[in-house]
Amino acid sequence: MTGVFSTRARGQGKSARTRARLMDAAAEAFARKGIEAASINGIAQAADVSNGTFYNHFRDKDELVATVAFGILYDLAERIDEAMRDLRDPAERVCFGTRQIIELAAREPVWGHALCRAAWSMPDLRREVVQRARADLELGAREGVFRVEVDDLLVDVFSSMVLMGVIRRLGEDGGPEVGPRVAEHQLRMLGVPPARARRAARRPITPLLVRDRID
Amino acid sequence: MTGVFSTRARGQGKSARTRARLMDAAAEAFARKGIEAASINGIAQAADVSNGTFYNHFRDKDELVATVAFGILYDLAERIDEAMRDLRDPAERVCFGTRQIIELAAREPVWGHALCRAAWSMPDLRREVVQRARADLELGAREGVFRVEVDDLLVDVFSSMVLMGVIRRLGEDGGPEVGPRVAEHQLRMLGVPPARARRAARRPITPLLVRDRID
Amino acid sequence: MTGVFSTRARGQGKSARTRARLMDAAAEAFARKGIEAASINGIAQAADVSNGTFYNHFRDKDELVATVAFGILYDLAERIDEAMRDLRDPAERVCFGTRQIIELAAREPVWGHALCRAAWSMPDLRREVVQRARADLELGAREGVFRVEVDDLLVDVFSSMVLMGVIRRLGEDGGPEVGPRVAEHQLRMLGVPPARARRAARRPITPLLVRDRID
Amino acid sequence: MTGVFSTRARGQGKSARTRARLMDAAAEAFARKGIEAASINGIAQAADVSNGTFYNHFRDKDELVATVAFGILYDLAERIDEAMRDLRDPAERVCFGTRQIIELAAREPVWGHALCRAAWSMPDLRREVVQRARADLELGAREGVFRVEVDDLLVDVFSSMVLMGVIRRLGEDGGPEVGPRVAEHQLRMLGVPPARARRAARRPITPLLVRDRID
DNA sequence: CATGAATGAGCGTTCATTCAT
DNA sequence: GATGAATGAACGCTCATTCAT
Repeated sequence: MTGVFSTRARGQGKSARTRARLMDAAAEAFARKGIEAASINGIAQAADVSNGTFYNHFRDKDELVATVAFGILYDLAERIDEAMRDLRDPAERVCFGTRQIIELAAREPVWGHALCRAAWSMPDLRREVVQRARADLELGAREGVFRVEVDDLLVDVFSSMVLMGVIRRLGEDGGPEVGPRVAEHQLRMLGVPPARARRAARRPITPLLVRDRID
Repeated sequence: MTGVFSTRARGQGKSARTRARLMDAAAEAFARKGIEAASINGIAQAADVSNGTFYNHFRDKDELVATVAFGILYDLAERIDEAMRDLRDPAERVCFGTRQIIELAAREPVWGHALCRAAWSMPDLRREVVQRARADLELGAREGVFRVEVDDLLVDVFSSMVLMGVIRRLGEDGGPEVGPRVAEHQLRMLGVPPARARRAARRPITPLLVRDRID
Repeated sequence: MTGVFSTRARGQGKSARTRARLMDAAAEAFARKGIEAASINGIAQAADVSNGTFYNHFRDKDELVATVAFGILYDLAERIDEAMRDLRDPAERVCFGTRQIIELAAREPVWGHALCRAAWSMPDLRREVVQRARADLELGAREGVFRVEVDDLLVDVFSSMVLMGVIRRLGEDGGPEVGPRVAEHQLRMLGVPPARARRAARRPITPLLVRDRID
Repeated sequence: MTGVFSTRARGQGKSARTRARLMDAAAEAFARKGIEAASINGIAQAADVSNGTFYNHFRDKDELVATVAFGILYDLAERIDEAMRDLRDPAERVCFGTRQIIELAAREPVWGHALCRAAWSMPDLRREVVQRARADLELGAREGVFRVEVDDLLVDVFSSMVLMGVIRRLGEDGGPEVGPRVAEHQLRMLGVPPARARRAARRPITPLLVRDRID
């Protein structure tokens, strides 16, 4: 198995590669068993290093969690941001973000699960995820596309919908329609007329390249 | 302190009362420290029984968790159901449920936290919570009040909004307006016209009695 | 091997006996390897209980250390105090104490070593040991037997001499003359004329009963 | 910061200087945290070399400890010896040594603590410290200034008094009078008449230069 | 010689679980 | 049923030590 961090660390120094292997193993463990239940020993083992090695790369478990969570989110946000550079309509931007996150999670279940666990239990992190979405929400509100007051509560509710979408998408009966449908629900909540919400939420999007893997 | 389970077990046999004490202590511990971090020894101590006694009542920790979670939710649903026996309008019923859950959590943070932790990580349980809400959603859809297709996804998204409402309400800047506002967002998502959504979500409600305590 | 604490706990409950076994094992480990180097696991093993059992009896290592150290010293002081109930002359009392400690250590090397390690590195404990000796020193000074000013420094220096005596006595060339000779040095330091110091320090004493063992 | 070993190694080869830096860092770490608690990694870091480098200079931690301890003591003894080259009277020599050690410790708490920890737990080392004092003790005995039999026990007791003096001097209520007072106690123990002991122990001494630092 | 990543045994501690009383 | 001492695996973490570069 090769994870995202390892892939990205390819070509870098040995230390960076070991660190990346640990982060990949951690993301997987977090996803599968939850953050608290994932053990350092288990992660080290999965990364094929000794437990002691872990502590050459991270001060403690907290630092690992923060690093992995931030790494995932930062990467996620960056990629989505860039992909929708040319999208102007707030409704479309909002849909695009929601759907890409959900689809990305579908193709990288490890990330998806880790995202959900982390985002739900770490409010700061959650806020971070939707930090950028907020700008779009406010823009839409100013332009009259969204007919709601944008505040912390709305943003949090909005993000809870995305997270639930991720969970559903990763669940057994989660198909590709989850993203559009969650996005549609969101638009309706935001005050976009049903027909337009439907249209915007279903517009074809080109899936993000997960990464340039050589598995 | 006397919890819900103990109250309900009043008048029953000694064994049932011991069991109830354990469940109350567990609910409190789960809420305060999280399910994983709550120790059997600590729960037994809080329940004023020896740790060994615990195992006369529950096979293991998992059984306790399931029993307590189900017990809490069952109680919750029962009470809300009964309280809105006379409410006919689906929109109002839906708002009522959402708001009561959020307010109940506000007055019983112990329950609120336990609910969030459990509901988010245990899909079956989550489904259980909104089982009854689903009926109202479907009724509303049939009556044309809600203009959405009611399916599992919608129900889950709906419930994620409630849970986020609970979290916000329990957070530092969560006031009494959280319930109505989340309910309003839900109604809009369900296709209720904004004005009506606003009105329905803000209608005064009489708070549920938490329980008949003798503290 | 049966240690002091175990012997004393004979006839008490099982819990007390286990605790005593742990304390004996701890005293021995402290003596042999030093307090820091003695591991809980090792102590538990030596006491023939599992490592977990240790924590049923002591909150942590610190509590163990304090309990053992205090137990040893308290016992020591009590016994010596009682044995010299009828001794009036300050010089003789001082000699008696010093010599008994040294002889006791000789017969209970485990205690002796533990005493030295603990007393040297824990000033509070050290002060505790000589607390009672101080009264005799002050009495002697008042009566003019000792011609020194009794203060903290003197008391500490005095106790360092005892501790060194213990170490020597436990060393390979430490014979029964160590006690008298150290005591004599102490008396001279305190201003007792050499001849009298010699006489007082060598007066026969009946050794303290270590305990009523059934080895 | 530049320590004694580094200073002494100035002008020597690079390897010797690295070794000296390690020893200085070790001395400081031993003093501050205790020998056991000082880690090789920490020492190497403080010495600005990688942990691996350490093992190019010392077989293991034990060798480091022994080397550093011996180095400190050797340095100490050398300096004191030289400073009292012109002192003839045994009583004065003995006082001088005791007081200089205690004062040195006061000005270099690092050394002081390391000295105590090491000297108390390593008998060979302790013997080494007072090796030279022994000559003075014997001289004094021969000349009739001291009225005791000089043997190992006396020397050890004598040194325990010095060490306690160091501890007291480093403690919170240890002032410049500690040295003279301990020395006075020693002289009395050695059989020097009180008046003379007092005089000799209080004679002004010029403090040793700690070292020629370039901080 | 210097480097620093890697190692793995061992630490103190926690905790779900068992079982004799 | 209730008790609570005992268990032992597992945890997060430290650290002396090795070795390829």
